[in-house]
Amino acid sequence: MQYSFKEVEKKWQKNWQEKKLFLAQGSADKPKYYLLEMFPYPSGKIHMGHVRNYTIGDVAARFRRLQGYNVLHPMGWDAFGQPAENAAIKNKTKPDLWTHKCIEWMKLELEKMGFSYDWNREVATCDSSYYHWNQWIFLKMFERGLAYRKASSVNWCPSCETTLANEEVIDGGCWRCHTAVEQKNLEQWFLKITDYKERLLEDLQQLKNWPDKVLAMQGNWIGKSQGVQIYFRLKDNNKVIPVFTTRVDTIFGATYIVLAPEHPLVKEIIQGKPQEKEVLKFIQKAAKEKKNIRAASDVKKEGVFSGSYAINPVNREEVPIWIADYVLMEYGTGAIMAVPTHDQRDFLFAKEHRLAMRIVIRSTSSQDVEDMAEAYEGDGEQVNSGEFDGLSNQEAKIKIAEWMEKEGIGKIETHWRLRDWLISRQRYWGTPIPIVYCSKCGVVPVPEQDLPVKLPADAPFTGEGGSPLGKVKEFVNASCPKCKSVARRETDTMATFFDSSWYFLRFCSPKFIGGPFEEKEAAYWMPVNQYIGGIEHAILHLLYSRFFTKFFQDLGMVKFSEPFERLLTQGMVLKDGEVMSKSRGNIVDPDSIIKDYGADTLRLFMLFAAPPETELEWDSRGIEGAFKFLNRVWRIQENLKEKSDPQLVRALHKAIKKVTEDFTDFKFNTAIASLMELTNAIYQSGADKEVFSQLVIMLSPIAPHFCEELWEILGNKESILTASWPKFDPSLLVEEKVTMVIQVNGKVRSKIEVDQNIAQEELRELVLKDAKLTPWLENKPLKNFIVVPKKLINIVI
RNA sequence: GGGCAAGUGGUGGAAUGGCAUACACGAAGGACUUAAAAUCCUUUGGCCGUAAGGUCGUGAGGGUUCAACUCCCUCCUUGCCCACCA
Repeated sequence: MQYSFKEVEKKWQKNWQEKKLFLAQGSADKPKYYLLEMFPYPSGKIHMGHVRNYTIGDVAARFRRLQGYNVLHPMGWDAFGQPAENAAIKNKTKPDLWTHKCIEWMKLELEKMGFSYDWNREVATCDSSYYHWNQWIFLKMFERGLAYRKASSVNWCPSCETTLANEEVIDGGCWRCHTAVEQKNLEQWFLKITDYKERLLEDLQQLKNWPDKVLAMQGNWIGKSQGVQIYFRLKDNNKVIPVFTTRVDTIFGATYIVLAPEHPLVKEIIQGKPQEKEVLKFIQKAAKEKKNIRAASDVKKEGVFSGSYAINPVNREEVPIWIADYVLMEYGTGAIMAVPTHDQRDFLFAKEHRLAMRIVIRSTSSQDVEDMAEAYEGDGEQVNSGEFDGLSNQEAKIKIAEWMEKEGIGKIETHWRLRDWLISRQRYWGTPIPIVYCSKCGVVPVPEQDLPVKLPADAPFTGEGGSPLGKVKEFVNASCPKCKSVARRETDTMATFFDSSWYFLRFCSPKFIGGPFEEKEAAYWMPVNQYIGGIEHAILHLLYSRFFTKFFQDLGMVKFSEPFERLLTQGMVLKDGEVMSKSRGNIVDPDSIIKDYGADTLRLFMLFAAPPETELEWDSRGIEGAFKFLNRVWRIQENLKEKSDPQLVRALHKAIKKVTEDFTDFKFNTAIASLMELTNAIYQSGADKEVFSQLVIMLSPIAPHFCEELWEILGNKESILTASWPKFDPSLLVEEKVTMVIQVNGKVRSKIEVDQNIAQEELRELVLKDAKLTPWLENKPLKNFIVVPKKLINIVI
């Protein structure tokens, strides 16, 4: 009999659903385990990346259930976002209808994979019962001054009169009409994540079970740097230009300074100078450029001389002030001191514009400015640095900083790379920001009891003429909550990262109406024991989630400071060495694999082909292999013996040990390998029902439908989900005889089987008598005799 | 430019100081079959050898060690993430 996956998978999916076997409930007598995979954007179709992510999670969830944990394994939808709006424009539908349709389809696809979710806890961020609490959280942040308004630029298409996301700007033009994109300044909402920078950095140390890679990326993103703020005075008047540097040891080599084109002092210093016109033209040009074009490394560094000079405070030297687009107003003070000899960007710029250079740190290579091919950014001895000559630059860094602070020409400072988080989006399909603008009272928050501010169901979608929300009169026109006079409602919505920054808490009590989550439930389930998702979220999503958690901690709503105890970032799915993607046209549709081989085969292949963290190369022949293995296991049931050989029982216990360890560490590929070995052993000697049952239980997290069916065939009345994870008997793993390898000078020359507790002396005698060794040992003095118990002997001659 | 990974048979990968290539794919041969598929069994890193066996071999080079895929140093290549971040 062949294993007919179609009927079997359908049968058990129905059965699990009817018996509600995946619902999580609080329980006093079992330890809890909260397992979470990053929830998807409901595009309507799952791809192999989803399949991999959710298979890894599902196996872990099923494994923990069998081990006796009380498991929470929820799923939901990150449902707001631009694609729904674009679909509405294109297909003349509504984002709401489109999104819910997609959710429906996608849920069916997830169910076809046999994932063990507690669907009673399903949430969709686009439902007002969810985004209500986005608005509530926003108000709490507003109350505490953590949400504020400030002007910031957006990509703007003047023809469509709409804002554009970075990815909608193609070669500087609008993706729809190709009109040149402009930068437009708008008042927008920010969250003051920078208030949490120290804690966000410090608490990274708690995250012992996060990949080092992610910790490093978060650390770099927060970007703490110690340096000195240096005051350069203008030569013409006494105005000060502060610059920040982490390399104060190079200050004596600062031969010019550079201001960002947007720097507030630019207009003043060029006034009346012959260069004025040229500079103004340059500023206009720079303003049109997108920031990330300006940031591209292959673009030539452009700049103009301002006509003014500043004084280098350490040596009273006059240095020219330049304006250049490679300095950004958003970073540091919007001005830099340039040290061409010891900073590569400055070096290139100085060469291009023939600016002065001076070496202040001696390197082993070039002593002469003329023959420098590139900047020297390494360590060395100070030269041309006044009283600091002769010191190592690392020492000088400290001494110079202290001296400058004493002289009042600099200040030791800590700078951070982290910026506040811009959450305003000029879009319809997102959470409305609960704010009203009153002509008398100004910015007024919507009172808590008036939440949620609901998205109007009918809004016009044309893709032109500004935000659709702004065109719905009933929405925009509001009365001021304070004075009841005519007011205008905020029409910006929140970035969707806001929604996903706390959904893991919502899953603890998804239907709670008294707040974002029930504190008692969160206290029981949180923190998430294991979080699983793609590396692309290593920075933003994880950082924001950590920020929100700390905010809830400050509100006294949770007692912990980090949301995710362990993190696993799964690798990408490749085909022919390239990431599977629509644009490359190398997609393999999970649905077609389910149709041809079944979900269990797909799950098995995904886990066997590579360890979870590494890239996975899609191989259709590998799918065949996985399918063959399941059928091989299937056939065992047709030929069960009365009693297994003791040899096989030992093999079983060895497998139990290995598989348990590997499942715990997410090493599914080697776990499967040992299940295959056990299967091969069963083919050699035949197995009884007892041994086979244990194999089926161990395989069931990976191939759940398949194992349920076998479990039933084996005569069990209850679902395999109620079974217990097998335990191994350590006494069966102890071997009396061990095979030891004998090496001569590190090369294997022979093997010997001995009693595992053999005495050193006896072993030595036995080994030296070994005839195979005589050609190697003859007439050579024995220098050393190394024994690694139960493993190996190395004879050194 | 910065950060982080990774580099092992024809292929995916295993071994993280102690027998390199577990497990699988592919390939070759055999059994069953009228035949094919499926299945089962055997072989399968290179070179020399009929064989026993020898020898080389984990991106390159050096080092530590009785012993290195594994640890250290230098370099090369690829991938991912971030980036004129001062």
